Amino acid sequence: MQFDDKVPIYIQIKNVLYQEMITGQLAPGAKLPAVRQLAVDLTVNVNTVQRALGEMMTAGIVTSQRGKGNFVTLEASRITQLKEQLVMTQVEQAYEQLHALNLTDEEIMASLKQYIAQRGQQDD
Amino acid sequence: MQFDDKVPIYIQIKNVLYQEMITGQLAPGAKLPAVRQLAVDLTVNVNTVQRALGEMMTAGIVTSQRGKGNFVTLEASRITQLKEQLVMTQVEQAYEQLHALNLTDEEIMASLKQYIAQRGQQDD
DNA sequence: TCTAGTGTCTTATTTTACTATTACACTATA
DNA sequence: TATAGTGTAATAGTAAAATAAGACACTAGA
Repeated sequence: MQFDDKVPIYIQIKNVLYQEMITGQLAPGAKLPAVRQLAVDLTVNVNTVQRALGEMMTAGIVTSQRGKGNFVTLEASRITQLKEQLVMTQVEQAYEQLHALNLTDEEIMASLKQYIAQRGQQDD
Repeated sequence: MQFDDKVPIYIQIKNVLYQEMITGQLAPGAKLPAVRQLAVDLTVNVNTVQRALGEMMTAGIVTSQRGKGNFVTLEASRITQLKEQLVMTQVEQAYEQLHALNLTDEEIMASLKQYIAQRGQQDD
């Protein structure tokens, strides 16, 4: 996998795994790939994977069982909350950025609308 | 000024200055504050300011005159282009992120709409 | 009981961002 | 011609992120 070198890799790993949980590729209770396997898949060091997982554990999204593996929390509501939080953060960040570039609310809406329209003409 | 410690300071400095150019606080041809002054204002090292300015020069947005100062380009079209590029990048990034979180186009539009509505109830 | 698969931890090294400090080069002006 | 204000550059040091390699602890199954 390719990373944006402007943001720490462990953050990006966290985001990827969060996305997989939210889209259901990793359902509640599911076993994550082994840390060593994740490290290979992501072409990254085990310690870096561990760091990402550590933050996900602190957040209560992942639980760890020594000798068995790492698992997505069984509490589906946590995943729902996570999604809401990530969506909110992203919307807020984008809005404030565009607002700082002097775009009005209407212009911001229009920009998004236009992007979607353009994008719709192509593949997914 | 306070920085987000998850993204390099020189990047954030670049963004701040770009915003000021786009909003007109720094008009085409305007003289930027002296590098040492910027360093004080931003509570940051001169070298870090220099690094940000270096990238802006490479991008053709800022020109430097030794002994005189750093200046915003006189070509207003470059600023226009810069704005368009920054807006596009931000919209794209936000959309793709939300899309990756399984939101439909309609849900993405609705999220933004709702955020703006909520935000409108408060101050700027 | 042994072994493979798993998470966890430690130690050392490299790279990058940032800071600190100093020196140099150029410009304008008193 | 001094001097103050400016950009530029070099050197050194610190901290954080990431890598590399290995050791340890636990679990499940042959």
